[in-house]
Amino acid sequence: MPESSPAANQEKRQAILKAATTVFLAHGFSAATTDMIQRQAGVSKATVYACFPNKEALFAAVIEHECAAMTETVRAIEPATGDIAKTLSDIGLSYLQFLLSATGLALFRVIVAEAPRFPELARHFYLAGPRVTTTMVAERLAQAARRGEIDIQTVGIEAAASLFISLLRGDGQLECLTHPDTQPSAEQLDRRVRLAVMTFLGAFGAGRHLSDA
Amino acid sequence: MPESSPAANQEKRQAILKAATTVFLAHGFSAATTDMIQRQAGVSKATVYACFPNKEALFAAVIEHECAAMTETVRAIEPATGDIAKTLSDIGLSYLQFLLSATGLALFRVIVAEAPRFPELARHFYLAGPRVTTTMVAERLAQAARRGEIDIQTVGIEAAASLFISLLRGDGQLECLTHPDTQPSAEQLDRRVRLAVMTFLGAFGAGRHLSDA
DNA sequence: GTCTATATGAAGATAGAC
DNA sequence: GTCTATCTTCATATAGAC
Repeated sequence: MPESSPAANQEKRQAILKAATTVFLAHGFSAATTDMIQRQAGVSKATVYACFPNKEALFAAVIEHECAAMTETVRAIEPATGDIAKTLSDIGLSYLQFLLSATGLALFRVIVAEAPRFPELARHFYLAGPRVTTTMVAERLAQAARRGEIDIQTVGIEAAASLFISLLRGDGQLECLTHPDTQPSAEQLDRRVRLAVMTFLGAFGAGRHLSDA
Repeated sequence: MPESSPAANQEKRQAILKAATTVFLAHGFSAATTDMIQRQAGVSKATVYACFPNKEALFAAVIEHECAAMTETVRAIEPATGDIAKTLSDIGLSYLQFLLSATGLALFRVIVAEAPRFPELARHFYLAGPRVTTTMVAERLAQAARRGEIDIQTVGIEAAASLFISLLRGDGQLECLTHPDTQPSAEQLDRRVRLAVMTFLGAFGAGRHLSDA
């Protein structure tokens, strides 16, 4: 460590990034102020601008960091090996838990709101979250199709994965977004997952219609 | 007309409301300025504040007006009488056309973004749009169930309607929201509708699986 | 590199003439 | 009721001391 600053610099940078994450996710880009961020981080205004050139760059850094975390969250989902019903239930519950979490909803809110102003960030979000999830589901569906558990030839693997995720999401995300005070219970999540899996296998399952995993 | 003003007053009020709609839907609440609205409406700032007490009230008026228009749009959907596949296709296409229109996307954007600050407006939106649509679909599903075209006893009418709409929406809305420059082609809309109807009837249809309406 | 203090501009809202 | 001009507040960003 040749100079005394880099470590402290990085510490403050992290504090600013964390504070900015809280503030931007809570208020959105325009309504958030650098004063709030500065105060919450416990640094002065000048320090903020020493680490980030301006508000836009700080916002971009926050979103990119959250997108990376989201990708990790999705990738960390390790569905138990078993039949496709069990696999889809596992993935589904984990995904819904993140999607309807405070962070997941706030991130969605701000991305959707600011997409016209920050289109590249919006695309990044799409690739880091929904796209990764669809791909993960698609892989499992492909395995299940090879095993003969499902038949998705009529629609294709990617489309089938997309349909499953759509069933999973249902109106749940919309309800949470438009009812900011309430949060879904564990029972509601479970019910949504069961409904999605049941419907999907009802449409594409090779065997019997129901399987109450 | 006892005084000369009321008519002109209403005219200006309408102009302001129209301009405010454009500006708020394009920029969101915080980034929109009363200057933009004033300029676009061709009136002075004082006139804006003569018609609406403040920016929040103007925003609320815009959203309520758009919600009313949305309800009318949904209610105006008159699916052709026929089998349930045809009915669902008709409703689905009309609904998707609105949902993915520039207005539909912009309204969704701003509502979702501002829900924490205007929770009552967000709930109003939910009731005026998604809720009305689900109810409309549910009515048709109930008829079809009585005719024996579908079997939705395992999930219930409302849940089945919600699932169909979720299939319809798919990732289409998300893609449009995160790719602000692009818009779906008529072929893509048609494909989505067919996919949703096919999947729904695959899961709940009483007869054969396919019906290429 | 970090802070205090401030420059600069803009946004919401109003006062006063017509 | 409508406009012009303005008041006040506050946000982004910077200058200068340590």
